[in-house]
Amino acid sequence: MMEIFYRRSKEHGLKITPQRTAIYQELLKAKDHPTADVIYKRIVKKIPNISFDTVNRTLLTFSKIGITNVVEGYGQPKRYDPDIAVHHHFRCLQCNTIIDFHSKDYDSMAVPDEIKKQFTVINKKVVLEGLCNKCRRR
Amino acid sequence: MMEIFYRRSKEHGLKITPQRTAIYQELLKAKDHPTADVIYKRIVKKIPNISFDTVNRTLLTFSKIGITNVVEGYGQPKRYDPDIAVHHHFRCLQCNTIIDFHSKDYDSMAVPDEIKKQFTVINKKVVLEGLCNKCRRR
DNA sequence: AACTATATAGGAATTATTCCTATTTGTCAA
DNA sequence: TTGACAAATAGGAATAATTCCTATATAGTT
Ligand SMILES: [Mn+2]
Ligand SMILES: [Mn+2]
Ligand SMILES: [Zn+2]
Ligand SMILES: [Zn+2]
Repeated sequence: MMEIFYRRSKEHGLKITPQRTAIYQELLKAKDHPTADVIYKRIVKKIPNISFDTVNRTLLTFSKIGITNVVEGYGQPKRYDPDIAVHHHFRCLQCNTIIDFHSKDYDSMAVPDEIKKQFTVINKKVVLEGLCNKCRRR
Repeated sequence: MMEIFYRRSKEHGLKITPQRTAIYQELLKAKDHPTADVIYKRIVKKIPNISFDTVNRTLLTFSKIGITNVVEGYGQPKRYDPDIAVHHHFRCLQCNTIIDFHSKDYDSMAVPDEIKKQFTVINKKVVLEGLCNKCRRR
């Protein structure tokens, strides 16, 4: 999995720094679609003098070169996703938990011609929202 | 269209104030999924001493009682939508234009059982991203 | 080993959102 | 109609999230 990190970084002329490597690895491990701040708090235990700005900037850079993603949401802190394969999300409106799921049916849905004609569609995802089982029985 | 505004406000014990009425009408007119700040700037021409906080708070309240929506996005300022009917969005990654579109096929897609079992799904939407024609030829 | 363009740390600045509170006002019931 | 009062507003302050600034450090190259 580090393969893509090295390759894409090279392709975009980005230097491989200990900070970038650590940030990428930390995000790879994450299953919770964490915010920049959460990643920072996890990583600062290993690299005590890393700055928040570096973490934040790096996560944005990663998303720009396509090795991570920003999860669609409703404002507030951005949440990052190390999984760049096609997949979809369920989001709990109460506790903001984001759950991955996969669906062949969703993936294969055609983009309406109306849109295809006017725009260049780069990606397509389904967002489900509602309540997780913890929040349902509140 | 004001009907739903009065009815839902009553249902939720919200007072009908000139500010709320103006904010709702202003958003109804909007075709651009505006931010709270944009709505504020439009409305302050008519109600010069309205405060930004009132606009912001009111838009959040409206979304909470379901007479407007927050558009899914990638952080930054929240964007509001007066259209509460089921529809989907195309978003330009360059200029952040958000375009509505409708699709019977998308609307009728089933939620995977895996998700249905675990969660209460309240809504489902498709997000398309890419470049609008203005940004394509940059 | 030296060079240099890029990256980082740390703090400041900016932007977005929310909070605080004195005052005003919509609603309801008398 | 009028008075009572819970709710809403204005205006400013506070907080949260993100981005900018710049002196110093460093990865990648020669
Ligand atoms: Mn995901
Ligand atoms: Mn819309
Ligand atoms: Zn939940
Ligand atoms: Zn565009």
